[in-house]
Amino acid sequence: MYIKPTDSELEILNYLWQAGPSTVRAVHDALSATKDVGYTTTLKLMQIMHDKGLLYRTEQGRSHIYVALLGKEETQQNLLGKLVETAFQGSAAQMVMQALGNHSTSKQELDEIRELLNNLENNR
Amino acid sequence: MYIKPTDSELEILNYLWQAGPSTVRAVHDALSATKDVGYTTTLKLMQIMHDKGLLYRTEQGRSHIYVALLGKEETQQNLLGKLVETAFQGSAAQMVMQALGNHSTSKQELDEIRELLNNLENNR
DNA sequence: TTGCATCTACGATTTTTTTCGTAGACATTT
DNA sequence: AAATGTCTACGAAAAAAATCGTAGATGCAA
Repeated sequence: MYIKPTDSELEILNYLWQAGPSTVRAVHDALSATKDVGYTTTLKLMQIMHDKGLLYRTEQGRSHIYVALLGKEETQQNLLGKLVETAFQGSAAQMVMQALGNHSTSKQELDEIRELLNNLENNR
Repeated sequence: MYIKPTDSELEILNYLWQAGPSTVRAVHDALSATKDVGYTTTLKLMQIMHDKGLLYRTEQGRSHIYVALLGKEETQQNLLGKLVETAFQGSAAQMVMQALGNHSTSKQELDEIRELLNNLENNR
């Protein structure tokens, strides 16, 4: 069964998705650039995530290298699905409209979305 | 400053947005249809939400009538914005693509989205 | 080889969220 | 009026998340 990562866990996952296999030190340094948090807090969080099965780790000399076990897209999908369900009564379209209406999106991005729409309708 | 409702709070807000001003009893009856939870739990949650300023309430004889103080769209906007930020690196377009690609969306909904896209580009 | 830096492990604490029991007030039914 | 049901208030506890201190191991530098 799928385990929903907490907000803090998601921050760590984000870093790992972007940076690949990393030490606690690397993760912590990155997080603490924007957030005031102690090293052992990050360490503990990652240990817990490892216990939960969210991270895989391997020993590298004296320290550990951690890898995300949840895929990025898979996780995005889950979080998004949950939000659509709980906050948008299950209507993805409703959600999309809100998102597009209120965030600034470039012409190119809009075009990409349009193309996606076309493909979706053709394969219906 | 904006207060992010928890998942349980969001369930209650959803009911209130849909049903309008309601008693704890009404909210609880609705929630307990899909969730196993005691009456006093719902009551306490709503009291806490009142304390936090998420709900307004007025006495009605022996009971209270509660009203959501957060707007539905405003809240959707906030939750969505946070998700885009934390899980999609700030790219709404990225998020939209995922949403459309993986949820089933009707032709009519797709058309509405397309129209929205057109409007957005014209008003650029 | 002694001291300093850097790991992990572990436990404990704090904070937040969720849950519910009990008691007292008031209304309704018998 | 007595019993029953339905409110709210309140406190407390359980559960989940987040935070951090301390200790012990190991590597590196002086």
